[in-house]
Amino acid sequence: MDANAARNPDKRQRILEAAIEVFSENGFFNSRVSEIAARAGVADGTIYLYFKSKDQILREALDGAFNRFFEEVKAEITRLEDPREQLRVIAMHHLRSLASNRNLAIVMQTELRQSANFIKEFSHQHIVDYLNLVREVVRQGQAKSIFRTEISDRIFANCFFGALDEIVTSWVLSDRPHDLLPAADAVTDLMLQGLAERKSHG
Amino acid sequence: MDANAARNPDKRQRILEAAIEVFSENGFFNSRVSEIAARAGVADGTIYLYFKSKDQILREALDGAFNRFFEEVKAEITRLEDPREQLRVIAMHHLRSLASNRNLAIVMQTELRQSANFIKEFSHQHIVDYLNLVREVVRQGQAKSIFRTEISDRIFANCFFGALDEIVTSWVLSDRPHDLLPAADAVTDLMLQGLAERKSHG
Amino acid sequence: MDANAARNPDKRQRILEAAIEVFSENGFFNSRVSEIAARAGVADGTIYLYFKSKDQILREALDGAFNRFFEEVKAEITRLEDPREQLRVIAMHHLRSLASNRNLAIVMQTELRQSANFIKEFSHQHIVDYLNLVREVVRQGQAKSIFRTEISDRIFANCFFGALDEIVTSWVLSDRPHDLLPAADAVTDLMLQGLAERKSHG
Amino acid sequence: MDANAARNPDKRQRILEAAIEVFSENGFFNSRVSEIAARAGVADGTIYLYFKSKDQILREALDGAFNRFFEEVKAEITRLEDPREQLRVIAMHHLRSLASNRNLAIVMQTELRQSANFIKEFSHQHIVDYLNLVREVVRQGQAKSIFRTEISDRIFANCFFGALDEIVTSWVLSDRPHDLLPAADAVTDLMLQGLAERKSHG
DNA sequence: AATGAATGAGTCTTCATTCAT
DNA sequence: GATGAATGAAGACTCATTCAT
Repeated sequence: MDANAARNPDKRQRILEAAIEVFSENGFFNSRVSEIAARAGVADGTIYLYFKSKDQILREALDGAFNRFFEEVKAEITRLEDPREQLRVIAMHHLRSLASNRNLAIVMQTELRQSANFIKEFSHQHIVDYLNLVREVVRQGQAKSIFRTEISDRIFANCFFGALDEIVTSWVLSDRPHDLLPAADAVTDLMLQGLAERKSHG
Repeated sequence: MDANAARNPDKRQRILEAAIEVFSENGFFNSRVSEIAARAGVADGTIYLYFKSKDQILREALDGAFNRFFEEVKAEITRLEDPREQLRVIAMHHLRSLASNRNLAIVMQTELRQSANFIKEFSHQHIVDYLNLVREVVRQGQAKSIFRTEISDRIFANCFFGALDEIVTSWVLSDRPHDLLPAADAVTDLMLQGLAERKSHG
Repeated sequence: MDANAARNPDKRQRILEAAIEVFSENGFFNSRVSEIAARAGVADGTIYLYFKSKDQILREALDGAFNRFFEEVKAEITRLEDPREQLRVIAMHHLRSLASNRNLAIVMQTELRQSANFIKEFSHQHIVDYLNLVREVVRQGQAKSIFRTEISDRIFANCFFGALDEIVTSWVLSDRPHDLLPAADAVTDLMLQGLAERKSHG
Repeated sequence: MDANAARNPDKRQRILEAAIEVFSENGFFNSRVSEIAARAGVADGTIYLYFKSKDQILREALDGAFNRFFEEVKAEITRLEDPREQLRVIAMHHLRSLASNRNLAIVMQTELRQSANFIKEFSHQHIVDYLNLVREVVRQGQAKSIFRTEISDRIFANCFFGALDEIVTSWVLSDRPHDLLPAADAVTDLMLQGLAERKSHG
C-alpha cells in the first residue's frame, strides 16, 4: 500500500480523489485512466508511480474509505452502553460519512457490487466486518433482554445494513437529494421497534 | 426492443440464459460475447440477429426477469386484503423468485448497480415501481390504523426492500447457501413489528 | 501451432512473409505489428487470429524455415556414401536455401541471436540438431580413415557451421551481393583439406 | 562520443560494466536503463550525464571492447614473421579476450547482430577491420607460398572468423562451459591445414 | 555533478460488431 | 437465418528521457 516508489502523499491523494470522481460518473469499467490523470493534473504515467494498476486504485479508494469509517464507528460505540444507542450511532455514522462525500458514496454503492468475484475476494470482508459489529451489538441487547431473541442476530444485521444501504442508494440516485441524516433516526426507530422486546408481553 | 427480435424465440431464450450464466460468473464487463455465443451453441454473429448489442442483452435479461417478478407479485397481492399479509407475500415472492435461479440472482445483485448512470437510465425505474408498490401497501395499512404513521412510507419501503436485498446478497455470496425462504418470515416479522401500531399504547 | 481459430493457410503464410520482410528491415524489436499487418494486407487484429503474439510470429517463421531446411538436408545426405560428399551437400544446401530468400536469411542471421535467453530456450536446439548432423558425418569419415581424428568432431562441426554462417552474414550485409553458391565449394574445399588425413603421411 | 563524457571516468566505467552485465542477461531490448543505473549504484538521470542514450551505451561498450581487442592483436602480430604464427596468435587472442569476460562475450555474440541495420551502420566496420587484418596475413602467406592461392583471402577470412565466432557462441550458450583456450589451437590447426600448400605436391 | 519524480509518446493486444458467404 | 473470419477502434501500461531541486 505504500511500497511505491513515490513519496508525495498529496499527489497520491489527489489521484485517489480524481479517481473517485471519475468512477462515480462512469463506473469503473467505463472510466479511463487518462481521464483520472487529467483530473488529478498529472501525466498518465504518473498514476503508475503511485498505483500498480487501475484496479488497484479502486481497491485502495474503497479500502481507505471503509477502514476510516469502520474505525470511527468502533471508537464511538465503545463509549456507549445501551445497545439501542449503539445501533443509532452506527446508523448515524453510516449515513453521515457517506453524506459528506457524495462521489465516494456513489462509488461505494455501485462498485462494491461490481461482480460476484470482485466482491468475494475484496469487498465481502468489509461487509462481513460491519455485519459482525452489528451482530455483536444485537447479541448484547438480547442478553440484556432489551432485544427479543426470536430474531437471529444475523438476519437483523442484514436487514439493518440493507435498510441503511438502500436509503443511501436512493439518495445517491435522487436528483434533488434531500438531507440524508434525518433518515438515520427514522431507520433506527423502525428497526429498533422491530427488534424490541414487546413491553405488553411483560 | 423487439424490432429485430428474430423468429426463433427458443434460440433467443437460450442466448439470454447463456448470458445470465456468463454474466453471473464474470460480471458484465469481464464477460465476452463470444463466450455467451459458445454457451448458447450459436455463432458469434447470431447473437446480433437477436440483440442489438451486448448491453442490450443485459438490459433485456434484467427487464424480463423483473417484469415477470413484478407481474406475479401484483397478481398475488390483489387477492389479499390485510396489508401485513401483502407485505409477507411480497417478501416471500422476492426471495423465492431469486432463490429459484441463483445465476439470475447474482446478476441482479451485481449488475443492476453497475454504475450510477446505468442505474439512473435503466434499473432505477424498476426499483421505483417496486418501491411504489410497497409504499401503497404501507399507506393503506396506515389508513386502516394497522401501521403507525410516524414512519414515512418512503423510508419504510426503502428499508423493506433494502433488507430483502441484503438478505439475497449475503445468500448469493455465501459458499454454502442456507435456504433462502425461511428468511422471508423473519424479515417480515421484524419489519412488521417495526411498523406496527403499538398495541400496548392503545 | 495450428490450434488457431483461423483456417486460411494462405493468409497465414502472407502474414509470415510480411513479418519476415519487416523483421529483416528493422529487427524484431523495432518492428511494429501494425506494419506487418499492413504489408500482409490484413487488419491488425487479424494477426492475432493466426498468431498468439508478436513473439510467436518470429518463432514460427524461424521454426518453419529451419525445419524445412533440415529435412531437406537429411534427405539428400542419406543418398550419399562419401562423407566428403555429404559435407559438400550440407554446405551447398545451407547456402542455397538462404540465398533463395534473402529476407529470411537476414532474419536468421540476426534474430536467431536476439539474446542469450531467447537462443537458449528456442534457437539453440535447432543449431544443436544441425551440429549433431555434421558431427555424425565427421565421425563416420574418421571411422573410415578419411578424416583425421586429431580434430574433435565437435570443434570441426562448430567451425564448419561457423564458416558457412559467416559467409552468409557477410553476404547479407553486402550491398552488391555476389553470388553465394560458388562459396559453397570454396568453403568445403578449405574445410575438407583441413580435416583430411594427410596422404603424404601415409 | 566524449563531448559529454563527464569528469568521473570511474563512474562512467561502472555504468558501462553494469550495462554489459544487464545486457548479457536480458538482451539490449529487454534491458531497462533503470536496472543499469541500479547496478551501477547511480540514479537513473545520472546515466544521461555520461551517455546520450541507451543505444549509445551499447555502442560504446562494444566499441571499447573491440578497439581494445584489435589494438592488442595488431601489436602482437607485428612481432611475428610467420603468417601461420600470426593466425595462431589471432585465434588465441580472440578466444582469450572473450573468455576473460563472459558477460561481454555474451553481449558481443548477441547484440552485435541485433538487426541488419544496426550491424551495417555500426558493427560491420569492426568486423571488416578484423577481416582485413586476417586477409592481409593470408595474402602475405600466399605471397610466400606458405598458403595456397586457390582459396580466396576473403573466403578464408570469413571462415576463420566464423569458426572462432561459432566456437565462442557455443561456449557462451553452454551451461557447463569447458575451457575456451584449448580450442584456439584446434581451430588454428584445422584452418591452417585447410589453407596450407600441400607438401606432397611439391 | 547528482538525483529521482514526472513525463507522455508509443504499441501490443482485445473484443464488440460487421458482413460476405 | 446462420456463420465465423475479419475488422479496427480503443486503452492500459511501459520506460527512455528530462529537469527542477
